[in-house]
Amino acid sequence: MVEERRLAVLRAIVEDYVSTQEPVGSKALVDRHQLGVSPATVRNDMAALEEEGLIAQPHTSAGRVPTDKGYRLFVDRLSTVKPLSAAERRAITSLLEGAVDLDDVVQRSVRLLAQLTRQIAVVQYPILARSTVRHVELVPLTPTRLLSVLILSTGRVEQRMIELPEDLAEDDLSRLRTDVNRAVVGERIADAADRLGQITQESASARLAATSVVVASLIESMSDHRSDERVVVGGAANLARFGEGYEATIRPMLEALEEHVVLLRLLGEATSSSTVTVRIGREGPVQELSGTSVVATGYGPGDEALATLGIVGPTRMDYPGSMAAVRAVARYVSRILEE
Amino acid sequence: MVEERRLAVLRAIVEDYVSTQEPVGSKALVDRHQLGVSPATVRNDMAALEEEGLIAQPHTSAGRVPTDKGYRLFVDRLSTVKPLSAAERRAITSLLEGAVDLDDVVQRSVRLLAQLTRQIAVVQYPILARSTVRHVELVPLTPTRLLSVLILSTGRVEQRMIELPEDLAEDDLSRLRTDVNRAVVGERIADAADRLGQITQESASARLAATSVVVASLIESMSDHRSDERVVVGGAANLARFGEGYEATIRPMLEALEEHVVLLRLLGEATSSSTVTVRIGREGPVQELSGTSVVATGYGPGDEALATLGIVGPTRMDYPGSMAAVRAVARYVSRILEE
DNA sequence: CTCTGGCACTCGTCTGAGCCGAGTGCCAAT
DNA sequence: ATTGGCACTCGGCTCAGACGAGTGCCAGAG
Repeated sequence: MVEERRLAVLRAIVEDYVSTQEPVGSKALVDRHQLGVSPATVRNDMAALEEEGLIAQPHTSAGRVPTDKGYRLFVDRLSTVKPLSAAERRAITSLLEGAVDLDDVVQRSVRLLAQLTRQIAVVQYPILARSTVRHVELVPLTPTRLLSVLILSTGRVEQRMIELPEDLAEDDLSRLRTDVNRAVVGERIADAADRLGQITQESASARLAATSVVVASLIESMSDHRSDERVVVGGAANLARFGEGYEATIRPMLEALEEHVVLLRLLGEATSSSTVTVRIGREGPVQELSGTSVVATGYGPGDEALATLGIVGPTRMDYPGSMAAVRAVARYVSRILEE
Repeated sequence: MVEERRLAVLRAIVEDYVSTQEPVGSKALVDRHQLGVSPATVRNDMAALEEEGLIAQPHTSAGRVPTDKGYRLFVDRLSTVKPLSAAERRAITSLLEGAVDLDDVVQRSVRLLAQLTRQIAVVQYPILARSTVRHVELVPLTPTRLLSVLILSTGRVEQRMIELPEDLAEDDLSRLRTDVNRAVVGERIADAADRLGQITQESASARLAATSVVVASLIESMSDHRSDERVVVGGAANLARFGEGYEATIRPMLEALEEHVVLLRLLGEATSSSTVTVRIGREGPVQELSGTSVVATGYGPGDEALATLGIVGPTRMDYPGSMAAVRAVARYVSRILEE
């Protein structure tokens, strides 16, 4: 009974603090929420909540502010799922439907997320290793130089320049092209690399010195984890909206946004696409960003997570709203990728 | 004589203000520079400079600060070219030499510029319209869906998804592929679009309903100016280094950095690759960014400017240094693109 | 045992006065 | 044209005091 009301008080504190950005006092609380008790009672509850480390006061004569632990509890047990408004749903579908290629999908998703949550949005490109090969194209640029184009099931395209040790006739090239495609089309990247290895021994084009160079280059671009780290950021301007007390965060945040490796650590491992992960304040991996939270989820066709996407904002954020937006965008993107 | 000393005073003021970030007074000036005159004299000169609108005082009892007009004069007539240090030259060559493809070149240039100038760096991708077509590839994904891949002479690759109105057999597809390539390979983009138009009437694959859809899509992606607007930004974290008085600039700056269109307007039209353009404060096109300057130049093989690259920073920046860095990077990038 | 009204207390913020000092402008002298 | 001297201005800092939001605690009622 009492315990229940205390949690209601915590919820009210979180909600008020998120919307006003100011420490909330007992008086304001009973005014704005129908708690059915007096300020004094609320004060007692607050004292108890503070005892448990769920809220804190910035200074003695100020109202209370949720702690990381308080937000944690709120997110885990108190927040009710907030359905997106019709307008928001419409915005999602209409914006994502116009996408013409993978780059565009990613681009638009980022914008969308930033717009919906008014936070900083981060979207990772589908991970290379989990895609299958759709097609390999070899384009002669000069007699001794090729451009290899690797097209994946996700629509992702990897290109690479190849220097040949010798001239390569059109005939030989097309034979090589056929061999390569026969070997890898439809395979998962990891398997494809193995398959390619066999070409150098078996196939018709094997005699060519050029073959091994081309194959080596393809294998390299398949196992190139540099490109796995591709992420796109949007809504950085929302950083300026973080509000007071976040001046010191701007610098490290901007730095993190430029360092894709850091950003990926921040997003966290892609989990199944059906769960939304929330990391609050110090739970995150970056010291300097202790005042920020991350809401992220995996996405991809089926339940398998091809990559991660999410938002970053001040711990004092609208968690239910952000979680709903992140989940919704992830679903739509996944659906689009399925096609 | 007198006029000459006044300009020396202006130069001294600009240099001191840039390095200390604080209004500079007459006393400090004679201490730090060998002007050979007394503070009182300098004060008279300052009064004259202020009369001409070259410097101003933030408030009555403060030192002087250069105005936009003052910086302008400094840049045009007073700044001596500052050669890059050996270490900087080395940094440029070593960093840019490792680049593997166009994306990588652009990426690395941005980083480099940001690092060298400690400002925000912006690099535009080579403009589509000025490149020639190297190859067009059509990859079937499903019976009614194609991926078109357009490979340009600059190494740039444009992809696009195409929905077909009807199934397309492998035979028809390869005929179409051949026709398209025969028509456009080697052509400049603008001409290529025209050539494609003829296919629908003349070529062997013309009967197919799919042909017109594919051709239309290709033409669209060739004349798609959306992709001309591709720019990459780096060193956004340097925004936090702008210092006091720039808090209000952070927001509009971040917004501009996300809006590629705005960014391009900011950079300005690509001029010949041999001149470095400087736009100071209100000379720029964006109202909100009145406190910032842009140092930019064109780049590309030969003297023809394929695109623009440059840096954005507070008006109170090290112009000679920035100009040197921008010029140097542009030269190296141009050289790399020539290959 | 829970809730409530009352009350003293704390402490951060806001305001205004006063001081300090950097820097100026002007003037008379060289 | 240059210089030293001097009065003046004005922003920034510090300090004290008033204000008020919000608390903690307590005694009394249900």
